Amino acid sequence: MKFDERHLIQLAAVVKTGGVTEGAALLGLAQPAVSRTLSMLEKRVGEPLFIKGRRPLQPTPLGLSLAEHGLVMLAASRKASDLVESFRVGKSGVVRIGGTPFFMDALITGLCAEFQASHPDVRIDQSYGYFPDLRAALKADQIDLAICPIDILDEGSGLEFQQILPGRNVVACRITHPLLLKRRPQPSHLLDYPWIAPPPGSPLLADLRALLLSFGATEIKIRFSGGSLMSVINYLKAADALTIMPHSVVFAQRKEKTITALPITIPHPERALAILKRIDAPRAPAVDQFAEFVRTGFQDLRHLIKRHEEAVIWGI
Amino acid sequence: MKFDERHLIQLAAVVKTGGVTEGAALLGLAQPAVSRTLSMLEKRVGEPLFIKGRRPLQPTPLGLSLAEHGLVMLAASRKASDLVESFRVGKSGVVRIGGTPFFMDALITGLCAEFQASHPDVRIDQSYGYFPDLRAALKADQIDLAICPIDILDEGSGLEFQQILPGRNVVACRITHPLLLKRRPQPSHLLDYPWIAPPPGSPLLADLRALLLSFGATEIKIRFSGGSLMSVINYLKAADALTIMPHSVVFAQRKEKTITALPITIPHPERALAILKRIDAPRAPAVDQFAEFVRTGFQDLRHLIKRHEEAVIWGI
DNA sequence: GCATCAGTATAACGGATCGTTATGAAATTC
DNA sequence: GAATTTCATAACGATCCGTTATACTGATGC
Repeated sequence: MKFDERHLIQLAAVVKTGGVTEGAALLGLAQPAVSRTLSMLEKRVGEPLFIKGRRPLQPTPLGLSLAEHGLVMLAASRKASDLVESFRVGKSGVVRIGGTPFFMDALITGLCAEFQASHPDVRIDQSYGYFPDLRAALKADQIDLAICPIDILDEGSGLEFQQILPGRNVVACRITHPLLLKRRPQPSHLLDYPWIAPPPGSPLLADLRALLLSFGATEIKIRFSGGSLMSVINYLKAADALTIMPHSVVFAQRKEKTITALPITIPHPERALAILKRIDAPRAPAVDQFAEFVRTGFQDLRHLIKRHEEAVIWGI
Repeated sequence: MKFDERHLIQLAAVVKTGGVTEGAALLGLAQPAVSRTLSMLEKRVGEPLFIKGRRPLQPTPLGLSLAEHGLVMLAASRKASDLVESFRVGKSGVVRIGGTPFFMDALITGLCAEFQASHPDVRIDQSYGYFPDLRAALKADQIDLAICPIDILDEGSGLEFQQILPGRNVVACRITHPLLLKRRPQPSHLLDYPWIAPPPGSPLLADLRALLLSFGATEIKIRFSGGSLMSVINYLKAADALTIMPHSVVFAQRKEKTITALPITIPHPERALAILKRIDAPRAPAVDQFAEFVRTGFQDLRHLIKRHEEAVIWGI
């Protein structure tokens, strides 16, 4: 005995509503269609599903049991419909994001939580990487979005990128660092303190080298390297060390009052923090929703960040 | 977005098996049918359900979620099919039985438990009544089976009845009753003890009257009446009272060693304990299964009951 | 890199059945 | 018992389903 699932759903609707007419209405069908289905079901099952001649239509125990299974299907069908609807408007689905570790930890993960306040059924899978890996991951459809600093002149060959922040770097230290006492710390002073090197592969590492070259320095004291953002911050908290960081990361930590930036301008490449998407492949609506959320989130922050930068670096 | 439930089931089958061909096979369909369904689904949903160009067919998150709902439906459909199968062979369903209180309590309820050892999914609804009520309940389709004593000449007008036991009555008392010490208690002795009257409406009550008439007695000491079987037995356990009971009820209590029957033959009508069914209306297979179980159950007991009767009443 | 192969998409077709409107029958309600 | 509601049946057009046959595409082998 194999059923057409729709028949069981119709049965369920009739049992639930207590009438053929109402059951049909519940499903948006005409009454004769449902009536015929019921007749057919009873014939096929070979057992009565309803007690005949009672107007508040009453199912037999078998009819009731079958209707329960029909209800399960009806519920599942409804859920499936809802799922598609919510997926279409970006209210459900999966967003796979990848980004550089510091940015993700400092700025993006918190945004994820905020995003899910309005999109609770969207799952976010986060992973880490630097630009080359991220680009490859995008093209291999392993992630939907990459959030990382890219050189502005870099061409994305099939990748769309939206700039969300200028990619300015600063020298970070703890707020009790002695260099902060000087009005105008000189680059040469930077060589007096131990340094934390950004993770290998990080653009920050290249930036650090450029920084050194701009001083004419050939060597600094690297005391620690390879840690995550939290590692670095905890190290900075405990020593008068220095490191190079995107300003926005320092900005994100401003409330903690543990680290800040030295009022020194350092060279920075023409780079911007951007969201990268594949331009060709179809993206789940939730992905676009999330990207838009991040973009506007940073837009709202932009002047705050700028003022913070001016205040910290320029002492305005 | 409304789905044809079968489409979601086909999707589920494909996701589950990892291939269109295998999914189709799982459902007993040809591959093109399922393939077309998937194309159609993707077009209707407007989002990809599978990652293109991967041979171990891999669903997108949306496809996977939809497939989960499809699996629910598939499971419900399978369960519904199983339900009908088990119903057809009497392995599931509801059996509504009605009967005289003493018989039900003493003999039938225990059989119900035994029956359900082999038919765990059959529910049994028991109710009490005497022949006129039971016949009415049968005809009104409130019960499926009635188990009660009926006069053999009674004609069941649309009711089929199967005799399961001779309807012999005995005088019951506790096993320490003084009358049991006499080899041949005389009817007149019965008047010396207090009596428990069977419930009003019970055929036993009529039998008790007939018994009195046969003694020429006009009055006995009725001390208690209206109780259930357990009431009566507990009363008997606590006093040297007497009552009239079907022998089979005493038989059923033999293991308890609390009550027995006096070795006195008393008049009994041409009556038998029988199972009554409506002959016209369709019965659920489980009903027939149960009726047959009861019938053969008593058939197996028949000679045991007969020997018990002879031993107790005739002292053989 | 090309050939082979398994699995998938597409096409065409016959038929089942679905949903509709129209109408009759049955039961409930007043 | 008449009116009304609800259910069953009939007829019909159209959709969609499942089938076979066939072309296509990605995987696998050397």
